Amino acid sequence: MVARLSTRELSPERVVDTRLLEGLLGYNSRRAALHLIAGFSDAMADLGLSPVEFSIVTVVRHNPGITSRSLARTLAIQPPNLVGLIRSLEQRQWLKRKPHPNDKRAIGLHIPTPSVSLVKQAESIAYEDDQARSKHLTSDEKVKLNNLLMKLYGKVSA
Amino acid sequence: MVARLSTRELSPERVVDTRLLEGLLGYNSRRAALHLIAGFSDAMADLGLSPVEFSIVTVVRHNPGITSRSLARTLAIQPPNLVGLIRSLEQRQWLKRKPHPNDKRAIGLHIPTPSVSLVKQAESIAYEDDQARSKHLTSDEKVKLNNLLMKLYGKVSA
DNA sequence: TATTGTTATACTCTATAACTATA
DNA sequence: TATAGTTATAGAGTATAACAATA
Repeated sequence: MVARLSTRELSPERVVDTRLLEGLLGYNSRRAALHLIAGFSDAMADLGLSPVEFSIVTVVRHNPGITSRSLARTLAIQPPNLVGLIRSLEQRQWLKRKPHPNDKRAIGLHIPTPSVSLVKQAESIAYEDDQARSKHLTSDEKVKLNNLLMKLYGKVSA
Repeated sequence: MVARLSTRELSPERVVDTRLLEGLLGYNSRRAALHLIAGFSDAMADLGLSPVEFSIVTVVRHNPGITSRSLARTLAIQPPNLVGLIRSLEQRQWLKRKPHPNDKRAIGLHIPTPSVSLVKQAESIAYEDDQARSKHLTSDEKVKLNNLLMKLYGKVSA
């Protein structure tokens, strides 16, 4: 009896009780985010974009001339953290900065014309990878999940 | 017309098009995780536990004697990263390490008796904070969301 | 006064290679 | 050979305070 209890307690194969954590949206969403982002770098290896870098270039592509500040608000990134990311992306030709025509403080962000097709390619890769890593869910479940997540972090979904 | 276009492009109040990102579970789950974890440190300020530290002590409480390796597998933490976390938690009396009775390589983790009530308190705080940060969702939506997230990262839910 | 972009800084989290003691 | 714990190290990601230039 004692030996058996010890085996139950310490064997690596033993089922670990994680019921409390699994009742927390914070834990589950962190685990899900890790799972989805794990393969991202591999999938994006040829293009060399990190998840955050990808989110920047795709938003800039769909919002040409967006300012650093607006981008920070949109992606919930602290403005100081954006500085290095933008500098690095600009050095790698993913971004171009142009002075704002009316506001001398602001700088508009753009995708250099030759890189636009690369950004589109990155968007395809990101989408395919996202789909591949969530293939255990039906299309309906994925839509539901996206809507619930957006509702959770403040994007009011219809 | 030109001036109007410029305003649409660069004004900070302009609605930013993020439709592509919002179709990605990776993006939405990262945003949701950030939203939920943002308040965690504040809520846990008195006890001084980070989200990862909390996940460790609660799993140890519900699985006394669990090894570092099993904990790493359970929480998807790399074993080397657990070393410093466990050492720090042990110094702060949140954990106790005891040699495994049969396997001289392994070390079992336990909550020191005087700290058990603190861990329970931390669990209450974590749960309340999680609920507070997801109050825009109904109970039913929260259950659905938890199940979909678990299914996504590999915890097969019924 | 408020906002944009920025510097400096620190802390948390995650990842990989390689070692040792033991199984 | 494989596993448990560990060391060392690096790189992302996130956070805050404070500054100059401009609005």
